[in-house]
Amino acid sequence: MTTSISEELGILRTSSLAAAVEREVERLILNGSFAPGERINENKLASELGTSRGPIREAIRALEGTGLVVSIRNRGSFIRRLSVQEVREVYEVRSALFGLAGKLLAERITEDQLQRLTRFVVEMEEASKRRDFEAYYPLNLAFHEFIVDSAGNTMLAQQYRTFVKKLHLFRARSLVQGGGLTVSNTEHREMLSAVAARDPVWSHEAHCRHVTSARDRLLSVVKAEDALSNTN
Amino acid sequence: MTTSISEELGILRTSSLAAAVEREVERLILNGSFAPGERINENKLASELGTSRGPIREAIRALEGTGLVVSIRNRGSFIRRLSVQEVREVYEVRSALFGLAGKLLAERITEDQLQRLTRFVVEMEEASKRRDFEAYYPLNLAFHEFIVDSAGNTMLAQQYRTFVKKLHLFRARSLVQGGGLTVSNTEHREMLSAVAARDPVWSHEAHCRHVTSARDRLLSVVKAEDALSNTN
DNA sequence: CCGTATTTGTCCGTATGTATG
DNA sequence: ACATACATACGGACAAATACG
Repeated sequence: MTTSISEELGILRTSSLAAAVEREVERLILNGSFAPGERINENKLASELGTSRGPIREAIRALEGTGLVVSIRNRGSFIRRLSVQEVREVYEVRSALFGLAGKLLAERITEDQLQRLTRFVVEMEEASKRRDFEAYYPLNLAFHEFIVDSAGNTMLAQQYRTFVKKLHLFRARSLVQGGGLTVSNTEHREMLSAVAARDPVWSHEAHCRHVTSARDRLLSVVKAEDALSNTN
Repeated sequence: MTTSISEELGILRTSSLAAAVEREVERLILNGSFAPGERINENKLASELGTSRGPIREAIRALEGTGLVVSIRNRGSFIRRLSVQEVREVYEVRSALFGLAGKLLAERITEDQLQRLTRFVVEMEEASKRRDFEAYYPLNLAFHEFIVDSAGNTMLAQQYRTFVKKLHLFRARSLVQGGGLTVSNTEHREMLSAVAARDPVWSHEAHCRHVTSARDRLLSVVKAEDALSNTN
């Protein structure tokens, strides 16, 4: 984990060192290298990244603002840990944001964008048929990114990404991405139809439901796990 | 503007100095003491607030994360300035968030909360009849705060607040709060009815529309102003 | 186009508070 | 309960980049 920042420290570094540290720490969090609840040791991190503590502290403040880190005065900064209730909250907001993206997209999508969107859906269906999960996940990610990026609202896109990142702070991180491939494909088809029909209300509905449906799948698994662990 | 932090620097300061600076700078921005586009001089601010540059820089990073400040490497940090297009974007997101708040509120509101909500609406109508704008604005603010706080989603409430703050970064700051009192009262009544009926779909619609309606009023005024200044 | 002044970027040292034996 | 070790909070200094005359 030592060398990753040295690339960014190369000659053409355009952003501040603090910003580079922020991206690196974020990467480590989403990576799983930093686990939720873990404390961030400023000295340790500074020496590992080859900087002083100044930029580290600035990066931590920024991450605190995005909700990935919580700081307690004189105690330190910790990778945030999300409770089940908080995960539910994140999904609710994400659903509203993604629903807005769907609505806006239906209002403004071009023929070219529609073809690219269709292509994503088709490729996911094919990967799903082949049981090719390795291909499916990046496609799924790119599909969602494409939707929020094409909605024509940069603030929305930014916030959506922030909230998706937060889901990595849940203990059952691995479950967030998984589950319900065939269900997802059906939902993707409906989203596509709504957008193609340029029906904002329908599209909003379909995009909202897609997220709440993912939430329900996750929560049901979590609930089952909890029930199981309680009997042990 | 010098003394406000000294209170927070009192003996029982619970948060970090950087957090105190952040709140203070945010206050100055929302105040209008810091105008959009203005550069933040770290040395000047540090001496004014009686601290060193460390906490100042940390605070600026945090504000950058919430979108109130933009930093350019080796150039400095500036109070963000929102274009008309960006204001439109903020309103779109705010509308989605407030719509979600309305939906959630309709699903879970208690009798007690409903009475308090009704009281807000009645008092606003009375203030509106008296043409008492001084009383109306804080009531209106409290009414909206009460809705997002009672929706039972802390992430939503936090994000909503962040987006409302962003509207202060628009040049026509004064217009954001004003206009359409009688229209607002009608809309407030419908929101109240929807919540009282515990109808999430209706409530969602009413709350969404309330924000988009405010956006349309603002943008029409801005457009008229621009057209006027172009003829001069 | 160049030199100076100002400002930012980074690093280090000290004090204070917290955890641990 | 106390002392020690450690981490954080803050202040200050130096170097580099930019703005301005």
